[in-house]
Amino acid sequence: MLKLSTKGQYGVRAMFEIARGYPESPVTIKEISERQDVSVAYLEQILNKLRRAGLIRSVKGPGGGYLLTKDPGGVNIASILKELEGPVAITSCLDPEEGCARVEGCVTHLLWRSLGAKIEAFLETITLRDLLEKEPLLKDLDTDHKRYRFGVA
Amino acid sequence: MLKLSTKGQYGVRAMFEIARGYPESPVTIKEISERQDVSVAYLEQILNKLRRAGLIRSVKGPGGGYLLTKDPGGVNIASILKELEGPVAITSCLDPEEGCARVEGCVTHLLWRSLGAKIEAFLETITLRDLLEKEPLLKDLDTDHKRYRFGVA
DNA sequence: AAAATACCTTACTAATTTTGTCAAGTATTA
DNA sequence: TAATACTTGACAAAATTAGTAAGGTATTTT
Repeated sequence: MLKLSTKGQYGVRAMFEIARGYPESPVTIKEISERQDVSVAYLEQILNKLRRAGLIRSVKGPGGGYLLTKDPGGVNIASILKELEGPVAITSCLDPEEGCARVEGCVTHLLWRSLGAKIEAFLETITLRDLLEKEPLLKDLDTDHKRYRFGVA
Repeated sequence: MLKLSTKGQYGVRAMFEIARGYPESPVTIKEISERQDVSVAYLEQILNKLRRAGLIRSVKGPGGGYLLTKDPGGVNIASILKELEGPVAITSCLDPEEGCARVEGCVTHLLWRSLGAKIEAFLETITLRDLLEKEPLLKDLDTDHKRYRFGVA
């Protein structure tokens, strides 16, 4: 239920790798590919979208790669996913581009709308910096997720 | 991003119709089909799953139809969706049946896990009774969604 | 200059999932 | 026994996802 596509998942992981190079070291597609285990060709598609959206910029030629355009703390997860997968729209009738013929009589409309808003709000609170800060802790990770800021509790 | 399949959507709407008949009037598939604009054949699939899960029971023969097995206030949206679409699993590596090879090194694992938990918790708080109570208000609905309990605000 | 590095773009396609339909039942009641 | 209504499993069209492939452009180092 409510699965995120690999494009979105890989996009976030790629942004994490690029964030590690902030502010000075461009990260190449090849490095991202190796570290995150995603093909170069697929990453090209994904990074292109993110670049056109202004989230990253590229440096060509030897020594080049990708760089964040702003501080990792200023890039939230929702903004990454929106570029790759469009707006959060639990149902297609909530997609701004589609619309719904039966809004008025639909008892579930508000429910989905509300859920979508909650998801979006949550993803907007998490930034790449959170992921960067969390990385060192991952080595100790076992079943106690609660101590993390976005743990389950 | 994060779209719910029609099966889940129709399922909730079908359960709403069945809830309207609680506790005594069986609601036929045909009635649900007409009111919610979903084919009888497709509804059969959906209601079968919900019946096997024990959320509804059926009465055969003339005058028959479907009935809720418990009070509308005791049936939450998460329980309906889980039967139709499996557990909330933002990524396939979080699906209990699939698993993930790189959990330990994955910075995003906790993020998706946490988001899934939040979605689930929210859907568990909304019951069919909430939908039933909301229905009369729908006639006045226009842009002011905020007054509803699960409005956006 | 030219070779190497690395990004850029479009087109295409195989696999999967979704969204249903269809046909042939079984059970119950009037 | 006829009508109503649920039950089940197989199947298939359509849409989406998840990539691959091929060729191009820009920049830097030697």
